[in-house]
Amino acid sequence: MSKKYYLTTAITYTSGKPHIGNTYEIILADSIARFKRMQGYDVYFQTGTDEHGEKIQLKAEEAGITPQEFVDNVAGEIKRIWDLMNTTYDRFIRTTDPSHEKKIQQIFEKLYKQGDIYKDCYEGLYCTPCESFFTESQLIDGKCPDCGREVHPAKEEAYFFRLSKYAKKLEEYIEKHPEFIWPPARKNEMINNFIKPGLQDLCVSRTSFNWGIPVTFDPGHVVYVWIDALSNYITFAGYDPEGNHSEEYKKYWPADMHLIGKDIVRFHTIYWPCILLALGEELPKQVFGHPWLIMSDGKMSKSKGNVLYADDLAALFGVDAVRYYVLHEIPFANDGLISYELMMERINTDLANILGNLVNRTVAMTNKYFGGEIKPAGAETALDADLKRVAAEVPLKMEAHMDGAHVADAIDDIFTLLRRANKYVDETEPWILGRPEGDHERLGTVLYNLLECIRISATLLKPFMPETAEKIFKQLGIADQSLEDAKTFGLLKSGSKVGAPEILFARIDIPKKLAEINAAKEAEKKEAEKQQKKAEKKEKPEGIATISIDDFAKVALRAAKILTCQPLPKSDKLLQMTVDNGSGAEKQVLSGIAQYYKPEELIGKTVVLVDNLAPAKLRGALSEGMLLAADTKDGVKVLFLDDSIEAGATIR
RNA sequence: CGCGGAGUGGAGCAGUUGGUAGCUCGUCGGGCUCAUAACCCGAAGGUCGUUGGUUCAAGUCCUUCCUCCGCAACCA
Repeated sequence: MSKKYYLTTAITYTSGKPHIGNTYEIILADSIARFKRMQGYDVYFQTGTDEHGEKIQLKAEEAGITPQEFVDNVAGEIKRIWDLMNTTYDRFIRTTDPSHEKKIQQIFEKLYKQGDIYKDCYEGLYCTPCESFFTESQLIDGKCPDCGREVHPAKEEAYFFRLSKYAKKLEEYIEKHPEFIWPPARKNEMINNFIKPGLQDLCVSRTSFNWGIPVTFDPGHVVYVWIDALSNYITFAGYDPEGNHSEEYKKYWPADMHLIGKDIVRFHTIYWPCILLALGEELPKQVFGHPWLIMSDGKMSKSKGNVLYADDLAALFGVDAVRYYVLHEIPFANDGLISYELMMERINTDLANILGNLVNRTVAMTNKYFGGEIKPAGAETALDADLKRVAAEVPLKMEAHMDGAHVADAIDDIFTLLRRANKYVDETEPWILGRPEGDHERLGTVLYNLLECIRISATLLKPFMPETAEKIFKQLGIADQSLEDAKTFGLLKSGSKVGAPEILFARIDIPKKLAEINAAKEAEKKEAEKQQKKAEKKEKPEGIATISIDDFAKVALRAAKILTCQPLPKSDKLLQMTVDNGSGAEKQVLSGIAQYYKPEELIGKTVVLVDNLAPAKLRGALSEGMLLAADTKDGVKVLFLDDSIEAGATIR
């Protein structure tokens, strides 16, 4: 019976459409899963979505639909993209699945009964207006860091999990299993930053929202993300809280690899193992916190408008090109860059030139000189021997890299062989051998060796570019190849025929394509603006309730002159200014406009001041009012008044 | 000193346990023509951020400082 391999990705939070960075993880996992299958493992590959939580509840309310409708939409979109990227997961799970929900409730009960979960009070200092708890250290001058008002000790009920009880066991496990936290650099970070200073018990329930799995014995509470989401790795594999585990679970658990983003290493290497220890289950063998994809102009964000989506990229360049790019461009432990330009460069040089052109020129020559027939390999020369040496080495190197999860390096190994083969073409000069007076037997040998290198490369490329590998096999006129086949030189049968040469990856005219992309983007942007304007027109009157003139009168708006202005120390966004509001005394006002205005641009200006706003402390400094400003698409613009208006004039 | 990461030829990166500084792209020159103006060869270009130290020997270990980037906090 073959060895098993259980691989998971993190489950994606269903708060919105996943961008290319999120999609990277499933592609990476898929390439590992495919390779493990080639190695002969019985692979179980699980992915899915995390669908509970306050954020989703809020988003659904905003959209005017139920949370369930909301997550159904998003989960559908996520699954669609995973499928589009040709990923071969065995099961796509959703945390709103009733069977999962039931098991989570049972797990929660079980841990409660055995004393690992206890009810306590979230004790802290409470600021009533802000509805928030703070710890002693968060307070500023003993007052609420948000609003500067008095706080008072208060309690809120919550359930806690005894992390502290398992800290020692966990530390031992981590020390004994150097491969558990991967890459290794993260290990020390976890131990020194979190375990050594002491683990605090983990709050595992919430009462502040209700889109979650209810705690059976205490209806006001829902199970918080830790137990709900992390447990997916066992609940869907057939774990039974009562002990009647499925055969599947007995076979596959513990997981061989949890593939996750580097941002959630802590949850997977501390919280999750402790939960498993409490349940008496084995711990996963490896948690691999992979790096991220970063836009070449900074982190992806909607406000920057630089978000890339996998489906858009696939439409532009093809699925395999996208897979290749993200897998290749992220080295083992460092973040990788992505942009349209970088991607096109990589497609041209690697996929079109080195890979595509090699296949094309070789198949074309076979057709041209031998009518497509593969000739037997004749006597071996020193050149042939060196080529074969590389062809024999590469599968082994590549396999070693894959075993250490060095996917980008594994791909590089394959390209080493492709480059070597291109060089071999130059060394052997088949076009001279092919002349009427040339050495046709030697030519047959050269082409045979080249076709073999291509066969081996294509086989090794299967985990990363499955469709491309298949296309190459078709051009070679052969069926699917195994990893063992890739390790054996000389499997092509002489006398068989290759297919017609076909372009695998067309070269991209980068400036032209870039112009097209930008034009499309512009059009899209305009369309989006139109839509938004329409939406705004409709929504604004509904969004904010009508108020009476009396309500408006409660706001004391006054003209004010800015006397001094400077950036607030230790703050990126705040400007600190004093203003004259006509009362004789100066007022200090903070405004979050440092990104848009220089202090000297504001001094002496006349502005609209909300004079009777309750004072608040921001970043340690007092603010006794607020300047009116407009949020525009180009940033924030302060409303400046005619300077002839005197300070203190009432505005109504 | 809030936490963390990074500073290596024009760009993007490798450099595992310290032992002559590499790769890909780009640039320049050359070769070739089977092929997707693709392929092959050669060249130029680096005080390995800074300071001091350990060592026979440091990009690699320790130390000083500088810079950049995430996260956190902050948009009244």
